[in-house]
Amino acid sequence: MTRLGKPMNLVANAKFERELGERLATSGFRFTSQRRHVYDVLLQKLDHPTADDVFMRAKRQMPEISHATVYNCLAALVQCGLVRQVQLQRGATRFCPNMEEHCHYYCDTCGAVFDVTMPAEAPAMASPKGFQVDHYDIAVHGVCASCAGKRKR
Amino acid sequence: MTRLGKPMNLVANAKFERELGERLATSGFRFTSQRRHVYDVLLQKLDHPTADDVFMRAKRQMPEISHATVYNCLAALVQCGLVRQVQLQRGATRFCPNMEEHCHYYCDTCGAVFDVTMPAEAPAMASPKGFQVDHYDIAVHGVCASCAGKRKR
DNA sequence: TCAATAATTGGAATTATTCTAAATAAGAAC
DNA sequence: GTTCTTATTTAGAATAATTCCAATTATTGA
Repeated sequence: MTRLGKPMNLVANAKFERELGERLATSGFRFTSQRRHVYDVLLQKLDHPTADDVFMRAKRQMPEISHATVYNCLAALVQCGLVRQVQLQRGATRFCPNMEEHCHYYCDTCGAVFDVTMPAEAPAMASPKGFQVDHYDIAVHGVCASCAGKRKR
Repeated sequence: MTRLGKPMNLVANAKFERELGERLATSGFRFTSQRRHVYDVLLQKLDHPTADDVFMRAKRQMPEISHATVYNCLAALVQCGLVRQVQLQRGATRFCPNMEEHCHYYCDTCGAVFDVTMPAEAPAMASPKGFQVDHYDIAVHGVCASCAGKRKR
């Protein structure tokens, strides 16, 4: 879809690559070219793609990569803590390499997703007795500006 | 699974049935026995069942009901604003007839879901420009007391 | 009561994901 | 550097979740 600039910018920068190697290693995963590439694909366009989107994008540079591998890579990245999995609607899971605390504004009309950094304020909520919190997933559903505009006319 | 008492308590009470009729009508849906029954099934056990769970439970009283109808009924109930759809993990969507503002504590180990009423405090977050908020979906992932206990031993 | 059409049914089709077995490649040990 | 062990990749089959379809049935308004 989107045309890339000419000299492609594989692996945004060394920092991310080193981070990837370390994280994979400490989680007991091997460093493979497929995992690097899948991570790279996620970093290149932060639009919360589905596994299948990632598959299609990954194939452009690595035509032999398989569907199963993309799933495997994504699962590894999630386990390493480099990627978040986002469940916004019925259907395909989306992936997000932004690991800052943020919530997702989701347009129920066109499916667009907007990251919004969270207010530092720790959400003071009474957990069920004994529940050990791992992380919060906050989604805000609604209609994005562009879709709201179209709807009126 | 769970055996019901003898004189079964179909449609918890008239209030819910009337509410259902009204909501369906104002949303342009017809009132059918299947929709009543599906709503009833949801009200009888507030454990956030999947569509397939609902299907299996519904069949106990209405053996001829079809899979497609359960999906259709659930969609109608969601559109009416009588049921919330909850997306907690990859895989099947869950359904929740509790329409109070609440968030879901989800045990990633056993899949249990706990409703927790939300603090009245309106989540003051800067929306993306022009975004019209419809509703919030807040999930808290972690490990429930029971699973946390088992893990230690 | 009848007509119009929404809803239901069962099954096929589609979509998203996982599984499988054989081939390959990463990393440790030598 | 070579070898060994085993994780990973691959293609395709299998499964799970949901939607679609055409024929039948039921609801609602006239």
